[in-house]
Amino acid sequence: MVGERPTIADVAREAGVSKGLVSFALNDRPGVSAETKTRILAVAKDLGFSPSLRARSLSSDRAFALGLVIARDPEIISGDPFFPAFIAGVESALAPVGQALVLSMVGDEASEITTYRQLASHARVDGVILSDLRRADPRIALVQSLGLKAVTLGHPDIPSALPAVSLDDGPGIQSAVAHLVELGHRRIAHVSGPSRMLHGSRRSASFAQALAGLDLQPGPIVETDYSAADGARATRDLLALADRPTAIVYANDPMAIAGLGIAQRAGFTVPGDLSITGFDGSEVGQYIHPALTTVTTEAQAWGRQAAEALLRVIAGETVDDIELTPATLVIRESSARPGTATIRSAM
Amino acid sequence: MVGERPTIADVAREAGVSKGLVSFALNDRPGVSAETKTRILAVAKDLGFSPSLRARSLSSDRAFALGLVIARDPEIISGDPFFPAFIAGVESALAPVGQALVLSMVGDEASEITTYRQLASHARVDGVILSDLRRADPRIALVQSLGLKAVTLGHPDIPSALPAVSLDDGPGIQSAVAHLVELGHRRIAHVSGPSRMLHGSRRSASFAQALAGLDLQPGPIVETDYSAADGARATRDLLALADRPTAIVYANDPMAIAGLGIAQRAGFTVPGDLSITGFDGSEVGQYIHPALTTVTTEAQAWGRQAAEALLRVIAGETVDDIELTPATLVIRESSARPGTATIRSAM
DNA sequence: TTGTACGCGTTATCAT
DNA sequence: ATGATAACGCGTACAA
Repeated sequence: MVGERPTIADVAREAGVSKGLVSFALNDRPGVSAETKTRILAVAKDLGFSPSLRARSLSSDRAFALGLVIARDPEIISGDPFFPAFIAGVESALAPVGQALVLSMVGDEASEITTYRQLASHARVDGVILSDLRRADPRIALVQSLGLKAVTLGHPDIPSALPAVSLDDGPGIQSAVAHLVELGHRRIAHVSGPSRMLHGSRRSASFAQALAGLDLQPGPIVETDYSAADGARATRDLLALADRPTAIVYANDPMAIAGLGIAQRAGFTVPGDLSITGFDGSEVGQYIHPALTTVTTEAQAWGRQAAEALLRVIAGETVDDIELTPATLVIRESSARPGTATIRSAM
Repeated sequence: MVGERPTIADVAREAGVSKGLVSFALNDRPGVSAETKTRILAVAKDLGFSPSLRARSLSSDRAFALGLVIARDPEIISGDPFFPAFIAGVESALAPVGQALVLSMVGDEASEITTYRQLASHARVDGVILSDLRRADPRIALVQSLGLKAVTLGHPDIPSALPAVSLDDGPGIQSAVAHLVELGHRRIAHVSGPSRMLHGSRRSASFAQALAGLDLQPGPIVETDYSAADGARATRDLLALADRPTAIVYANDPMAIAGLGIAQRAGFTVPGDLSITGFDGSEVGQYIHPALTTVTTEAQAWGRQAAEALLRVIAGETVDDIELTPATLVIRESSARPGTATIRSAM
């Protein structure tokens, strides 16, 4: 090995000072004369010195890394556009400050707990981003007890001392419902995510509220696990109803796209016989026929903000809850007046 | 702070032996009498001792983590089912052995290089998995020069000392072509990935080869960046051709689904007027109408094998190239004899 | 089996 | 106010 990397001792020797002083100079701490500091910095730069992350980790008891544990079936995550964009956002906040993201994907909730314990006991990360909040989410107490700093994505339904970085789904769902009602729909159904997940139950609640606010009967709500398979099943069930809905609000895009397929397969036209709306704005939604009316969220911004908030928490700052721009409706072709002939636009 | 975690010194004192011996006992190394070893292990367990990852990192100069750098537009990754499944596979190999995955997502190739340099200079990971291999991929030399252990996903097109963990796309593409030809198609086009990416150019090559092998004219190949948007554009272009193809083989599912939408929008029926096949087997492909004929790859197994191979490389073992089960065709509804009436199966 | 130096930065304590 | 010294964190490795 040729390139022995220089240590702080090398810098100290070369600059004719002590290790401690070099450390002080490098970390902008008082007690170093301007002149000496300049010299130390010059030598450090000259030698190409960069502190060993490992030594720094050991002595300062920090990992310089954040954790994200995704506890979902990979099959379901695969169809969902949320996490890649979210992670890209996290990355954009971490890269500039030399921090890293440790990602775990686990299938069940038991190994989820284990994973957090491992991250904490190995001190692999300084904090975690809690995504996919659940009802009375046990992770909130868990991370506290493990001494892990954390932020939550969205507001928990239980008291929490953790800063929440939230993006309100409500307005998006409500505009979708309002849009459909405006078009003349009266029997509107919702294919929701799992009710144990807060975004699942909150989107349902927003849906019900929106209908109630417009003095309409609550439409049927079918719960799913967010998978396309479950979205397909829910759609089949809804279309088999005696008073089948004329519109369905889906809790994510993969289910909406699957639902579209099921409806077409069953001989219904979309949006003629059935209007549908998605959630989360996948790219492919723009190109299917009819193009999917959906609700978009800024997942990337969410990731960046969550990571930045967590970094501040780790730095010891007090961080307030953060509210991002709410989800907004994007109207495309899959929603229309009930009974409209199928559109067939030119290419 | 109440729970001061026990150190190896605590265990040593309690067991009445030296630190060194405890280390030996814990790591199953010779030189410890069976009796003493049992006692040491008992004490360690009793005290709830687990070695500090940081101290181990510093003294043994290992990170106990693997890196994966994804250099693609998050928008494109979002639609692609590959990475989530792949990462889940990686995770399944790492979790049992206490290793972690450090994930980076970068937008451009410049920051990609920077990222590898950072990972190496901070010694953040012990090795990296090189995915999305490109023509004359500079990362192969880069990781060598940085002293990073690595495995490649697929065989590079340049000499490489790195073990390759490969899943052959060829048979999948070839069966797709053979399937279409068998159905009677003669003008078959390919919407490919970027030619600078090896899987992009290899799928194209397999496509061309398959046609040649069946004594057919090479069909048009339109190159894309794998995005649904580009898949849509390519489809529009192909359908506008004077001798438009009767079948299109897409290099991934999002493009195939977008292509389906574009074709339908332009008034073509699928598979009546146009047959299409996808690649990578997204879940939603089963539920669209018509259900997507596609080529599936076992991304999760790939992730597990790649991670395991890399761990062995890091452990100093000699690792041979690994070939996984090749991609296979799954025939569904989007492919049929040219000129067939659109299917409309019952629900 | 033991003792101890070592890896490398951080920080508390001292000296000037 | 500047700077030096040394202890510290915690395993690992090697000489004894």
